[in-house]
Amino acid sequence: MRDIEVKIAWQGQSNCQSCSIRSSVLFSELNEEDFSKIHAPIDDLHFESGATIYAQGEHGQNLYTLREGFVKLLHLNEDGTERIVRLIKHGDLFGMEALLGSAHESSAIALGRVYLCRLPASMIVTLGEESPRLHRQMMKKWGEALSQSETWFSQMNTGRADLRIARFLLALAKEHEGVIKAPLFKREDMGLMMDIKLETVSRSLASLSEMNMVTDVGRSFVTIPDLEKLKKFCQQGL
Amino acid sequence: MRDIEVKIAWQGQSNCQSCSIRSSVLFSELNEEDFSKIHAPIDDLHFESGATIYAQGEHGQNLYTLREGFVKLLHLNEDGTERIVRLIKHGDLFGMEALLGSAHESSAIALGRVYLCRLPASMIVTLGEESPRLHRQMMKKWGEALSQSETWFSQMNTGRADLRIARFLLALAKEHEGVIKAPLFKREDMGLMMDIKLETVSRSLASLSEMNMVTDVGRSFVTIPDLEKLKKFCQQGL
DNA sequence: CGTTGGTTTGAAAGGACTCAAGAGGGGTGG
DNA sequence: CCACCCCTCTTGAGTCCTTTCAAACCAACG
Repeated sequence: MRDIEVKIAWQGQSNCQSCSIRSSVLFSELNEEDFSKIHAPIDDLHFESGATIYAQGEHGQNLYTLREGFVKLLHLNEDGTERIVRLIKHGDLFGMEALLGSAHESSAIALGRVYLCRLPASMIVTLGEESPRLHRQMMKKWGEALSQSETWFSQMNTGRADLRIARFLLALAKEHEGVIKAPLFKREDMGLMMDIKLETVSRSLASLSEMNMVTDVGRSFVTIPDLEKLKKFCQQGL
Repeated sequence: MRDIEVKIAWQGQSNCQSCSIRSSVLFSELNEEDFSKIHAPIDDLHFESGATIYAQGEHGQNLYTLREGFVKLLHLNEDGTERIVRLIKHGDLFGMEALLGSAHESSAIALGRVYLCRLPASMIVTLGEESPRLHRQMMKKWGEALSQSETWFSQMNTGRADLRIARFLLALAKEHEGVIKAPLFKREDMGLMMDIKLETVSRSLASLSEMNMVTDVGRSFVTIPDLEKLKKFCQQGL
């Protein structure tokens, strides 16, 4: 119990109308009238690295919008093996099983420090039935989740290990202070995303680095000197 | 063009209220009032093996409910590699990207002879905004699709090849005339589902057969003499 | 300065892939 | 009705890649 308390912190209640990432999230299309229907509290939360936001098998009452950081959805199979089935990024909605009243299919765990909004499922359900705008928006979010999951799966689980890593870096690359960087996670987590062992992740990164596809391989970042070169590598696998 | 004509056949218009699989599909919760709102035609179609129901990149106007057979969702990556991202089964709804007006993320291709219903997306959208029952039902279908995709992915893409095949068989096993059988597909397709080469699929099936996990390995079916034994094998990987 | 958790690296073993040849089955045309 | 062809599936041998097990390394932290 104490463990949870240190890992989660309440940041206050959200004011969605003035939210900085509103344009990319669930409420982007809502108008004043719709907002007036929101009575349940939307909480603004903060989790430490490694904290469990919800666990597989739980019947959650909430869904979540990620404001900052990364979250992994970890699925435990019956035979004891684990896989990361989706990587939640800034602006993504997750935990949508709560809308259906069904148990969570996977555990949501913070990768690094994480800030998110917690929305009561009941509110979203009723609002969705009353507001065509939110209805549309929810369809869209479901669709995005599905498409992300399938593209992710299709890209990160095909071919040789170094190609998987390269595609992974490409998918997550972002310009940051003039240089293009991609985030890295614990090698074990990266392995769980692509179904390779952590040693292989490490070796693949080393070999990409030798080929000058990436530089400054660190614990949580790499820089990509030439994005086009990396793209070509992904496609041709030279 | 002629190629398409022989592979697709119109079976007439559907009467959803008396549909034999209505309980498992999109309209299961609708009442008389909702049905009265359905004006657009729902067609009953038939595709031959290998026919493309829709292609990746197309902006479809319809979604589909599978009545009989299997459909593969084949995703072509930018680098030319392909993966089967989902296997559509009896009662499943697919092609939901049409609801969002976005392009199909993958091609839908008939695996064997297939019977399905074609629903105009526009109808579902308006109906969904008017009927809370259909709204709920659609959420549920999206959720099912996502959960299927993720479980599928997590199960069929982890561990040794023979274990993947075993899990695959387990997931598709059904009692048929007293014996438990599982459908098989072309070895290449099975390979695309689990990211293994077709030769490896063949070898794995042979090795499962040697261990008496399965018998009568044929082109399109295997029989499973002892379901519990197969389950144990999946979990322990002895 | 030793401990701890995570990362890298090495060597050997095992699994999957490639290429290639052969076998089976269904359909077609003589 | 049979011979033939084509497509698919199986099987074999060698190579390449990934895993496994182990040890060394590194940075953060008390």
